[in-house]
Amino acid sequence: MQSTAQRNQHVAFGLSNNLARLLREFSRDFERRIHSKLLQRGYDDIRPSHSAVFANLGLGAVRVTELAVRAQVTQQAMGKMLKEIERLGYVSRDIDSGDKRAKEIRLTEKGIQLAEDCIQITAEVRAEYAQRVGAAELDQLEACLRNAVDKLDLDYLPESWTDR
Amino acid sequence: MQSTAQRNQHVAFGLSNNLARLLREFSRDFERRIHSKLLQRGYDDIRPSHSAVFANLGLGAVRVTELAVRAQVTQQAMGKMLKEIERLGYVSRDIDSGDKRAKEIRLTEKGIQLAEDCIQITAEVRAEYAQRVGAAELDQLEACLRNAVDKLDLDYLPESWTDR
DNA sequence: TATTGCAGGTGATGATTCGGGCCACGTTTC
DNA sequence: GAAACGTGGCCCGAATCATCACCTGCAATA
Repeated sequence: MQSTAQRNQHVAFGLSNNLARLLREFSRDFERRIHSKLLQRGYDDIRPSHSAVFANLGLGAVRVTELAVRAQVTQQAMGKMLKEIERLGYVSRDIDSGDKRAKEIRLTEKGIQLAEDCIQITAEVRAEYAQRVGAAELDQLEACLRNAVDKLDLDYLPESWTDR
Repeated sequence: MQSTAQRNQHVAFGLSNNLARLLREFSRDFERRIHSKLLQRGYDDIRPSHSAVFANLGLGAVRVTELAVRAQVTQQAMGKMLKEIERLGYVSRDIDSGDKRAKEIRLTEKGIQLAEDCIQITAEVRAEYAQRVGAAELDQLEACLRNAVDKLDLDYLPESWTDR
């Protein structure tokens, strides 16, 4: 058994073992598991950062700038990543018929397949968590989290997006 | 009001608007706020990644390897960062008297001051959240999260650390 | 009315910074 | 010697900034 004084010797400071760290560790673990399962399914060309695209792209057409806003990266970074993902065959970048400056980013068939696998995989990971912490507890956690995030004005909530 | 079909056009896939994303967005927002407040207090030489050190270092002496484990990076990466943070004056790196291979990483006075500011800042950020989502709700969220994380065997929990 | 001419949006490119991993190496300990 | 600790060098991925080119819509003007 440790005394309080001893404990203070160890983890004394604000950045450890609190809300921030819990969020961070859980989030990182989630990402690791998803990436690992993608590898298992043969997606060895997908890197974790690519979720910035696939998490923000549905079946409609979206522009580079819009994707960048959703993923909270610069338009340049998103453009570069999209170019690579196009090369890998997961998205197409066609010139927008209405506005020739812009490009329509769409999932290809291969991309849709990947997205569907992502759905399954996230469900699997969630099930792994549910097994450990209990389904009810996990549901409660997600409810708490959604409630909190809804009340913060984080301005990149999926509900507000409109594709074409 | 949107139809289900329309909704599916937008955010159809697994990586969006679920537990993973909620954790991620909340965590990122937390980090942004902390870094911003550090800047306000004049710590313009501290970058977000440095939390890997300050979140895992108390008042005791710790080795590079141990810090690397706690922060989940390689000891090379940690060593590089510690060298920089030493140059900035926040930690000292003295040769361990007992084992001449190893180095004792300690917070300097300046480092302790920073750590104390970190405590205040994280409290401030938490208060900002509490104001938006309600103190009770935030407490409940943290409790849910801690309960979940405790039950996962994430093997980098502060409780198990022992400094000297 | 028809034309011209910008302002501002959209995207590509290059240079740079930063974080971090891997390999190899020297040193110390056991 | 073998294993542990830390360092140096090299490379890659990610992300930014600054800049350039281009398209479009709109307004001022001849």
